Amino acid sequence: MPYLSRPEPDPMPMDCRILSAAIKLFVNQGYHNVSVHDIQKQANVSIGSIYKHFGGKEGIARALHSRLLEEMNQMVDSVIDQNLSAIEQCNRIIELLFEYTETRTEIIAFVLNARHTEFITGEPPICTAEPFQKIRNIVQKGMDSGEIQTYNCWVSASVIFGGAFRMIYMRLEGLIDRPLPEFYEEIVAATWKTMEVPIEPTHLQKLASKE
Amino acid sequence: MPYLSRPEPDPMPMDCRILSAAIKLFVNQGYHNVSVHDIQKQANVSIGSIYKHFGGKEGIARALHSRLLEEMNQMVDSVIDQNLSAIEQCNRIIELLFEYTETRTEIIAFVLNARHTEFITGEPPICTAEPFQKIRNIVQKGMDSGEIQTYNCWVSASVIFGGAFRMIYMRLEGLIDRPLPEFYEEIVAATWKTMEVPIEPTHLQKLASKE
DNA sequence: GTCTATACGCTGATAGAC
DNA sequence: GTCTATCAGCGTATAGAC
Repeated sequence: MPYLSRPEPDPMPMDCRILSAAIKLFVNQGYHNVSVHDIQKQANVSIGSIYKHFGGKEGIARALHSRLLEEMNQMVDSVIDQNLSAIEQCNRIIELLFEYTETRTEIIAFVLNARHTEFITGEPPICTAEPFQKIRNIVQKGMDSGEIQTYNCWVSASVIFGGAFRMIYMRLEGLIDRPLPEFYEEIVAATWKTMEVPIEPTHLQKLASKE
Repeated sequence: MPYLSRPEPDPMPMDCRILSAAIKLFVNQGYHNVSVHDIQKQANVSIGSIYKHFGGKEGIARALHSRLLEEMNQMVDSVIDQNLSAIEQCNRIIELLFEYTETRTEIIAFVLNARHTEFITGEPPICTAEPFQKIRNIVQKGMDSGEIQTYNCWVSASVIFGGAFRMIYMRLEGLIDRPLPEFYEEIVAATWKTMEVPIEPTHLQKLASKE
């Protein structure tokens, strides 16, 4: 019965199958709670193939890390290439990150939410990676050109992107139960405009200010 | 030689010695890269004592988790108990978090930066814990009273605290090389006031607005 | 209560057939 | 290139002396 016994042909090449199985497990259970055997079972390949292709578990993590960072890098580049103001670039990146969080959850979870330095030896913090530097660079240019209020670069970048990152984190944790893109307009408004309700100047203050 | 051979008396009780050794190791190397033997050596106690007191490695993590959350809870309460406006309460919490990041680094690193759900079985995300709920509550009250611009609660809380959390993260990763309290004034200003430089109305716009 | 020595399962990794 | 069978070491946990 060659027909019945033939396993369903898998369209994905082996290395992709391994990687997509691995990222799923890593994101759901955490890197350290996943064994090579788990990946092997999930990907329907043998242990030997895993070691042949990636040299081991950490090798898989490395491959994922570099591929996903590269993907994120291209995303940032695609925004930079458009003719947008600094603020528009920041907002577009936030918009894309929110979309990715819904449609490509595992990428976002692995890139933004995992502690790579704890399992990839010699890996610097993710924030030192190219796409993150480029983002800070966008902010810096915006300040230089007078489009964005001038603060310390870390402060500005943190305030501009911190809210979005925090929402992504809470969405990934399941605390926010609606898709993030629904909040895009609000978070952009809240980030750039004042969060504080301006105090309506009293009659007295108006008089005083005229002096 | 009873005098010489007597080990230096350790002032800390055993359970504290274990916990402070454990948190140091967990924060520096990551929970999964620390073995019970490591903790035992660092704390100068025997394995038996560790299992007697905490029942194992996860027990230590549990104890740390609850004690440190309780400490954070008290910190938030101390702010709430003062007679401050909602905005002042938020700022005071940020100020204290920045101070803690320098003086009690391990607490902040363990509470804010570790992925507890990956190693404490059945533990909900840290954001569902009491102190974090209280913080969101402060924000909600500020919006209800008209002190803070009204947005979705998640959006507001994320924008108000996201910048500070992000700076804490980058400070812990070693990217920011100056103590966070130096940035307190700036981050509060950037968070609450507008980040965008208002466009100076042109003569034409002024005329148009008068119609 | 504290310690040491020991057991045992799991995991990452390899060897070698096909 | 892919697979199975097997290994060696580590890390958790326990038993039992003191």
